[in-house]
Amino acid sequence: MTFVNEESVFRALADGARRKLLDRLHANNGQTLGQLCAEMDCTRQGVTKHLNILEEANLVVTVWRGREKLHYLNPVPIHEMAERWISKFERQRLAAMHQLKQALEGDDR
Amino acid sequence: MTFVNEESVFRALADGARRKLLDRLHANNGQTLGQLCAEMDCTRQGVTKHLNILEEANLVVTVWRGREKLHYLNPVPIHEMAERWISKFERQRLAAMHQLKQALEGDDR
DNA sequence: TCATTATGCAACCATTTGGTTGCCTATTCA
DNA sequence: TGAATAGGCAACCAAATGGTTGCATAATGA
Repeated sequence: MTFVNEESVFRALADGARRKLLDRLHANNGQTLGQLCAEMDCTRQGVTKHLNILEEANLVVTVWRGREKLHYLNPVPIHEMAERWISKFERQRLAAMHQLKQALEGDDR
Repeated sequence: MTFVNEESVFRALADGARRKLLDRLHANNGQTLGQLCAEMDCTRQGVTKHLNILEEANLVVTVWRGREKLHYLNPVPIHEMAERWISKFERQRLAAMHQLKQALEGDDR
């Protein structure tokens, strides 16, 4: 059951290192911790902490293969964020642009 | 010129109080600080800090009307986030779902 | 004009965050 | 079997974050 907690997802996405990890899994899914540590500019333990936050937000799911831990992207939370939150603002986008312009014009009238 | 800094946008969206402020502007655009303070469970100064972070991320634009400060939603950053970042993951959504399922099946095979 | 209203600014505080180091455990393979 | 490899866990630390209080300033209107 994939229950998505909005708060934990937004929090997880707030950090550049974590977004980079998601980008790297997006480019190459199912990587081990060791693989993900390469090209990250912090220690393995630091990367683990970031991955744990991504896992708690359900953005990443892990599978053990022997002594290796494989990390897979879970596309559900991002999809739900897009559906529930982003799209709400996207719908009123042009109207909001118009209101903003009107306000800025009236400013120095 | 609306240049959007990805980092500041994600950071700004990470806090529930700030998302609530955006939601309230979405429901009723152009509100004053005083209006926005109602229904928020922190002081006016606390709300100001949140609004400043939203403004620095260009998610909110302000216009002075006399002694009142009006707050308007700027839909551009959320739109660009959707276009640049979200959509990249949405495109590979079904493929990622499939890879995840395969990995989870292989798990207890 | 003078009280009221709307907001800004600075200092301060506790908690969270992102990162480290050090050590432990489990799997692999020569 | 024993060294090398992959990763976990705990303690610690500095800096950032979210919040407060107190006081200052500017616009409004009776």
